[in-house]
Amino acid sequence: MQIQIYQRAHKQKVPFTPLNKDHVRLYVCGPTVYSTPHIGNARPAVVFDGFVRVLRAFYPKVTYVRNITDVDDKINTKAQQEGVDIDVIAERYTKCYHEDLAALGCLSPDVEPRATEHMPEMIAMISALIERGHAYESENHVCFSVPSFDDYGAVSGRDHNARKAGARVAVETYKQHEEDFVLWKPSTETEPGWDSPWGRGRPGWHIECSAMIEKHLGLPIDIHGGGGDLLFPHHENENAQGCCFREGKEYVKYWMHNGMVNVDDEKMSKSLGNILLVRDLLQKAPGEVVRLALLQTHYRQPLRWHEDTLHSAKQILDRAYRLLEQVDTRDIKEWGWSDVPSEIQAALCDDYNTPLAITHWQALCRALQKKETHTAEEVKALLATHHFLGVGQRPIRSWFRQAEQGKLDVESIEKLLAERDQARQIRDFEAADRIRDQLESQGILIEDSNGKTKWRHQ
RNA sequence: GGCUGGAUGGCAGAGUGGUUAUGCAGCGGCCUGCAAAGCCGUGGACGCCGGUUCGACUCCGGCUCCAGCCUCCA
Repeated sequence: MQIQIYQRAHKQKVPFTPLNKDHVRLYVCGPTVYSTPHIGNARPAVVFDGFVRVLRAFYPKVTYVRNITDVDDKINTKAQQEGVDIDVIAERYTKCYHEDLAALGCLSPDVEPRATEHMPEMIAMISALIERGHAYESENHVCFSVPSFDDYGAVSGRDHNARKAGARVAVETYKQHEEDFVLWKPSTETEPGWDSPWGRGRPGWHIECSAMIEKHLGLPIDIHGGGGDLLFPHHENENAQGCCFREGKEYVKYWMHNGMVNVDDEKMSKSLGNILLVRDLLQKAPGEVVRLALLQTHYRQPLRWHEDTLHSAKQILDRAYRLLEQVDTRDIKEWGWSDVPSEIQAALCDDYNTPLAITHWQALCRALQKKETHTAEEVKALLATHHFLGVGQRPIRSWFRQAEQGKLDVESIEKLLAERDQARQIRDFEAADRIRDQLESQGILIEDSNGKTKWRHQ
């Protein structure tokens, strides 16, 4: 089995061969912490969480770094509005981000560096770029010189003419070339700033990623991931400064970009009022449902979120948990990638084709559902698949009975069920059905099976 | 306007030059006091127009619509 990754630059899938097979290094662009995470923020986190699980199955050591951008003018604006320090804003939304991703079953990255904690590294990298003739100081700014890098445009597939035709913003006076981008910019007294050889200021957008990659992973790295909206200019610029810092050598071997999330075929935007916050979705469904909904679309495709999205994912997981209720997992202590059915392995390796993997997983569930007893191999196959998809991790009882959802307490429910049982015994089905309807109106569903009555939350 | 990507049945969504994707929803059946769950079966699709081909949803071209980006905005 060989992992394949789609490379936009080559417009095809290519085999993944790490720079060092003993240590795979991966960096993913994390959030700018100025607002509550929405489903678009969650998608790359879930996708790369899952993909890293697969990488770990193949390589002895994988280091996954995902940053927190806590220097940004949006944070500054928010802090000013509230009259607080930028740390307050950054801390608040970093906490939100962590909470929401944990609910989605995302494991923590190995390192989660913050821009504010890497000013010396950024300043050192900018200085090196100036020394090597790829950046210049001008009007208290430091700019990267795009003409100094021949391969500019290769990452996003935009040649000079394409970029020039698209440009529509007036060129600032401090730039030597219209495409040059800012590495360091001056701060006013009221803006957050750090001392530097070029005066008190703050970094431009792109430099933090390169500096933090160099520090925590060492350049070059195997995989750099992020949302498709970051392809240009962010990743193009990162690549330019990163390659030039390395004096022309490679910066990133494989780029991976996830598609955007659209709501009812429209982009999420504040003006449309259709921003789907992760925490709002978590009010409607367990985190694994949201996770599965995100993985049901291939990571590179745009994801169409709509009314039935959660319902559909919930049905699949309900089924999976019903199966888990029947499967005896007590004696199964260890399982791993080799226990994952080969067709699911193949799908996950084929440019992380989760929708196909999920289809095969459903087939596996159905096959096991039909059997009275299960072999150790079958149970391992199920548990291993669940781990790599990041589903089926909840205790079964809590899946079907969620305390926070209950309008009725357990005692009342069981009292009503006892009454219903009595009614059924004397064949007073009208009374029995009345109780069932009453429970259903409270979100309690019941199932009579094998002479017993089970109940669960909707 | 430019660049990039997308368009598959009611909905979501893989894949393929000729043969059932799959799930949700629907319909029929088994089971059940009735349901639910489970099982069995079933209808339904490849944006539009051309071209290549014995044959295209799949390859090529044009068009339409949608999305992302177009430099200090993540």
